[in-house]
Amino acid sequence: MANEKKLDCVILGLLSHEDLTGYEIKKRMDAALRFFWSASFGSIYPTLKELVEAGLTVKSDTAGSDRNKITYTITDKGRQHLKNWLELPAEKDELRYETLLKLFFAGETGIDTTIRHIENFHARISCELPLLKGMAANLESLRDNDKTHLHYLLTARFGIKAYEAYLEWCEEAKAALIDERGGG
Amino acid sequence: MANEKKLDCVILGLLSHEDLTGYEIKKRMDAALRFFWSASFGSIYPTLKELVEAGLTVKSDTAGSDRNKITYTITDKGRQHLKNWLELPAEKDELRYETLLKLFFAGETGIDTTIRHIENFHARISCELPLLKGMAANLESLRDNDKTHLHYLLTARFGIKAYEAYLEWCEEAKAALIDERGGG
DNA sequence: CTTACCATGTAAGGCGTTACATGATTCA
DNA sequence: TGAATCATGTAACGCCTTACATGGTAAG
Repeated sequence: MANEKKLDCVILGLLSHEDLTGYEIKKRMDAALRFFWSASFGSIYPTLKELVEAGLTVKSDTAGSDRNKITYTITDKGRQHLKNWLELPAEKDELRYETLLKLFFAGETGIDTTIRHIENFHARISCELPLLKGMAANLESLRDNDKTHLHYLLTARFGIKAYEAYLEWCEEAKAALIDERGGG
Repeated sequence: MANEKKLDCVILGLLSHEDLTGYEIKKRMDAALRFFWSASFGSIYPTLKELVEAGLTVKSDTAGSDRNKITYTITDKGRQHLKNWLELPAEKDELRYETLLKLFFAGETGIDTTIRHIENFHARISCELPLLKGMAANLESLRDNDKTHLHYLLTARFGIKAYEAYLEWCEEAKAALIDERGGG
């Protein structure tokens, strides 16, 4: 019980709300979790198979439904597994930014390259931020008392706060580099 | 040249400043890169071996030095490899926060557990932040015109900005959850 | 009729961690 | 003399991605 495979828990978490196919699980992750968790089909499908073998999910009745789709349902055991994991403290919060690596070692390259990295980073974040803001706006507009919506909203707000801080940093870092180029 | 192994580049980057042993490389990473990149001995030592085989580093003359230590030196080819990588755009900036995962799926558990996760996260960040601030203060106090020190400073400032945003978020998220518990 | 998307899966290979195994040195 | 730290390395294993392989469906 100590070493939970995270993708197991992500999938169980998604299935705890609604039955889903592997394809839909991937779509949900790309839509809602993309900025703090991701996975490929090459890990999702084998994981679903394992979850069925472990009795944490079952393939839904396919009676009447599209024969090409396989819809998964969480079992009681799966729900308990998810709950157990949720009670345990988070083990690892990891940030791995290649952009920072390139900045850290930028002594071996030109300042224009370094500025370009920061601009690329700025562009990517600027692109993601409106998506997060859209998510947050949607969730806020619901104005219901669904606990789940509050949790989604809080994760989106985390992303917004972080990304806004990143954008500020980009401006300052760029200015410092330009200043150094001029004054250096 | 398309798929650079990142640890290769990190090690070459560290060796571009000074000769180091595998053990020292690990220490440097834990000290200066810990918040955006990390590696274990189990990957560092085999990677060093590969770098020697590829002619990107050499084992230094051990004459006179401690026979138990193996110090590595970057070669011209290694320096070129590093430079090439630095010119390429960053491929992946990835954030993987289990804390956010547990918050996102917190519907299946109690609100006290959820608040505890946020408090744990807050505690961890509060612990890291002074280290980053210390790093930044040291680098600022140098007041030299070493380009490299500016780059170190900018990465530290990134961490400070991000972590300060996280801490703000923690307060707001906790308040929202407590509010929901009272008002829900 | 063909492009895009829906939908599932496998195989090879890369990268990394943890745990293990060993031994030297330093300091209290 | 015992603990902490320095120092190097291997083996097993886990998890993931990419690329491949296949076919259905919907819309223009």
